Amino acid sequence: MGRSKQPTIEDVAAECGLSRATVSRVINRSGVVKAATVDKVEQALAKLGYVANASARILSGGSSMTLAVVLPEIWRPYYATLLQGVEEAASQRDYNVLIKTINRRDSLLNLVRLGQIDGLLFRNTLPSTLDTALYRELDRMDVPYVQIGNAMKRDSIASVTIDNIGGGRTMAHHLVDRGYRSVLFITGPADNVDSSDRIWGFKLGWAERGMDEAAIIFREGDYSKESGYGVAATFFEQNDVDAVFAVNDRMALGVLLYVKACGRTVPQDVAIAGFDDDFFSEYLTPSLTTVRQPMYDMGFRATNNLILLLEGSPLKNQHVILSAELVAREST
Amino acid sequence: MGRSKQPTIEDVAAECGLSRATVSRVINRSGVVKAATVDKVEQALAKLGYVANASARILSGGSSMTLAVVLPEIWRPYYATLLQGVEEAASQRDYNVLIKTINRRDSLLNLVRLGQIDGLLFRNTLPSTLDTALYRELDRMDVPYVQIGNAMKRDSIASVTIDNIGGGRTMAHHLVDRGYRSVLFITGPADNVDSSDRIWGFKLGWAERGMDEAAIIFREGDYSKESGYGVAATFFEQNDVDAVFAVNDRMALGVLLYVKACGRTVPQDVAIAGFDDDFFSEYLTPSLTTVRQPMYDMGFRATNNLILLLEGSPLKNQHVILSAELVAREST
DNA sequence: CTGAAAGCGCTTACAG
DNA sequence: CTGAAAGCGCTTACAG
Repeated sequence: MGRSKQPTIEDVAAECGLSRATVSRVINRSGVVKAATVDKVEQALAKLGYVANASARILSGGSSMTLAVVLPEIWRPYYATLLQGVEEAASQRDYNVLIKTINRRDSLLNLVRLGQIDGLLFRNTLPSTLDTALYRELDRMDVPYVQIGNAMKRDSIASVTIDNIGGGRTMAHHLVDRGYRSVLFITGPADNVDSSDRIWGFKLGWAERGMDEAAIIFREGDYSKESGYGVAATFFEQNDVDAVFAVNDRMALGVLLYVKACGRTVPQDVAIAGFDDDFFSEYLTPSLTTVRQPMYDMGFRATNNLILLLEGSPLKNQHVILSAELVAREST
Repeated sequence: MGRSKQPTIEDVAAECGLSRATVSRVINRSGVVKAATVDKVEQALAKLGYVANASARILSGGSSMTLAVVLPEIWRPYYATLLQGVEEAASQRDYNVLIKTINRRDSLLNLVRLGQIDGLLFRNTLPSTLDTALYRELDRMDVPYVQIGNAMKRDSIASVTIDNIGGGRTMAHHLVDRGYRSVLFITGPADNVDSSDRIWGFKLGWAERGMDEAAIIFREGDYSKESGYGVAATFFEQNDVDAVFAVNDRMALGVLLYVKACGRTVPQDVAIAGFDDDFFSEYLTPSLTTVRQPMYDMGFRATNNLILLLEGSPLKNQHVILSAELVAREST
């Protein structure tokens, strides 16, 4: 059962009485081949169950049919879901996917240099100088890549992001509509694009409902649960507010923990909302109102776009913006 | 800055006045080479910053330096954390990692056949006939692999599992010690090894505390939240019990949801415990008592063992069993 | 539109 | 202990 050797391009050529060169051309749709010949080759290909030897192909300058995804880390559901989208989009088009965490930049570059990788998907965290150096290097090597989230909005780079502005705006509407008139807004680090877009959208939505911007009090966090807790602790010591909106769910969780520890009830005493629809958000008591990020779709779309890029198709949507949906739950 | 071409083995040979064959031997520690020669080659290697071209190496029968991890899915924190362990262990030894979800078996087999992959890591779900067919195929191709969890305990296959028996046993002790005398035990599917080991351990621990096995009532679930909810709903309609122990946290969550919906309080009216220490477990109200699975360590250890296998080192711990720790929280 | 041939960068018998 | 040479399976100018 099952032949012991994989057929090579030589076998296929013999099968249909043509040369390796011609077979190679039809496999790669390169050069011009007579239609009748294409048919003949395709039949032989199917009959033998030919699968190209990736190493040989790469070595002679062909495509590796593998993509690399670069992530800050893997274990967070946020990234894992994204990865799942990437994996499925890649599989559908017969691409393999290699994972790299961001700190392995040197090995990444080597992979590209040696043609082991056709293209890259990036989910960067914070815009660091390291990142821009890496991008410059990649540009120089002329390898296609797509950014996921946090795009730099350069025309030369394709990206897939969520509509952070729209998400912030919807949240503002929601809070006003539920009757909250003052809010503590916990941001991410000052230079973070996601965070500043959400701030921007929130202010917009708040103004659209005829509210005064002075009723929004901004404090900075670092996306961690601990920072949410800390900011809340310092803030509520001296001040009070109708609602808290944290720019991600982990910080919102920190706030919730603090508020409950004080014996106050949510949302009666203070409402709390987050952003991301993190894995735990639905199961908190009270369940957390948030904005859902379509991570799977982002991974899927980004991968599809990368493949289009690789295949030389003109990319219509260089910058894709996926809408973020409000998920209203018990905490507001 | 940075030479434009990667140095080849030819360059290294030229640099130290030796042949490609000799350089190759020292790189791969194969064959016998004079110590002085080794030194010379290693200096040239370092000086030029040589990195082997993986494709060329694979094509000529060498190692690909890449490992594949096969998972049922990626997005669950459980698998994602495991993956993180795999990635880090692999990186440390300069291996790349390729992800495959279980349903891509054909492409997986091709990868192996073409030498694209040196070894495999498996986290299988349920023992299906498909799986055993796959294993047979792999054995025939003589490619090393390590199983994670759910081991088949064949001597020929290396594995890393957690101590399911110990985990079940500790949980029994815990429940008895907290004063619970009767328990609804929600199992996984009947043929699931993890589940049956936990049952076994629980019975053992229960007996060790002098309790009667008749006070344990078994019901079968399928690991989903919904099945936990459903089993609880049917059970509590007619019966009652001091505590519920579900064989994973998702089912325990389902039970919690049902019990809360009935207006009963946990743990005063019924105690609830799970297994896994899933991502959400800590944040539930009440927080869930459970047994923690060291997923990261499992991935890390399994990968290390696979690499040992690949390098021909005799594997001392063919079957590694990692201990599972009780995490006592508010729900018991 | 098709084929013969060189070449990609390694590894590994085979000699010596 | 070391080197010359063949070969892995492709792709791609170069001819025709």
